[in-house]
Amino acid sequence: MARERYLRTLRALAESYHAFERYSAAWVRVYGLTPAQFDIIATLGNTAGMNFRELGEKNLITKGTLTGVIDRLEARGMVKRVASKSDGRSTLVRLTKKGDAEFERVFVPHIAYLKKPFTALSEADMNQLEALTNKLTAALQVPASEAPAALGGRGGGKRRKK
Amino acid sequence: MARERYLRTLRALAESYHAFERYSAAWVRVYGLTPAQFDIIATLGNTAGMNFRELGEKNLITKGTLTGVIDRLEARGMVKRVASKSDGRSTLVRLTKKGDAEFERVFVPHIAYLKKPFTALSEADMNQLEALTNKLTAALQVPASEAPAALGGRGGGKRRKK
DNA sequence: TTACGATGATCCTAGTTAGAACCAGTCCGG
DNA sequence: CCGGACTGGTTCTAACTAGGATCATCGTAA
Repeated sequence: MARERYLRTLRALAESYHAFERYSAAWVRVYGLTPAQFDIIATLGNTAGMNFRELGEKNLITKGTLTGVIDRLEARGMVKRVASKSDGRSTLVRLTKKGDAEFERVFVPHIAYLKKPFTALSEADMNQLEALTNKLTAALQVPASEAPAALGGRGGGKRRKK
Repeated sequence: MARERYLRTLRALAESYHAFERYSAAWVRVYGLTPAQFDIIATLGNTAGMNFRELGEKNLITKGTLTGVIDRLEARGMVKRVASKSDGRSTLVRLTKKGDAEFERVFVPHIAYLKKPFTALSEADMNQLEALTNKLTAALQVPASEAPAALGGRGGGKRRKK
């Protein structure tokens, strides 16, 4: 077991992230939603809808995953797909009336619930934490030259023979 | 969209975590392993083996998930299950010879690869980041009283009627 | 010793996840 | 206006994921 200094930091980072997911997911599930579904509804609330690309970026999930999540939300009548008028490739996702009601029912109390643990952090703490994680995030952006073959460009990467 | 202060911090935290996963996974995949499999092998390297509970805690994954991951590693001849002598319920997971070779092949270079982005952080930065994430993690430990029914105790939570 | 609660692992289900191949629509240079 | 590169979404596959039910074993207290 390499006693690298950074492993401890990494561990702490991962733990806090997992703890948060757990904390949030427990209640989200009580609402009858999965975490991914909740995130989508939360993102779409009070908007005129947005396309898959945007939705994926805001929720940090890839388009392939997103299709399935939206499928299930659509099947439950929470969202609907609307063809974009300006771009024939693009599909907008919008909350339905039911989805909006769900947003109202679930979003506000959950945001308040999530806020609680963060009160353990002062304003300065939050600024620090943001600055540090952002610094790390920046350092983790792989230059295409150093990346394994599949990475580097966005949008599906290498196109193999055949 | 509630303009809560903490959401920005949360976003930064999530982004850094995702960026790290992405950064690491890209290379792990090149080794022919999944991230979960890599983590297990890394954890077992240079140990006499450990049981599922321990392995799950160190890797932040639940037992149900772990069974499957170990199944696949075992099928590939990387690890083996050994019944614990001291506890009839417990199973130890150990690296096989092949698994150990894989550990040597993969672990050291990957640790070095992961280290790179962290050099963007100073020693003080890392201390800060640890302190802050640990503080947050602590705040996220749900007291059983406030948790939704399913949580509070570890070990699978509520046991429903029937 | 026996009953009972706790613990270790498995199995099952439903869902999320990423990546790669694919297809259709868009954009741009010639 | 045509061809090729790019972009948006879907589909497919393999794997991970958590949680709950189940089963066997363990530890302990009566």
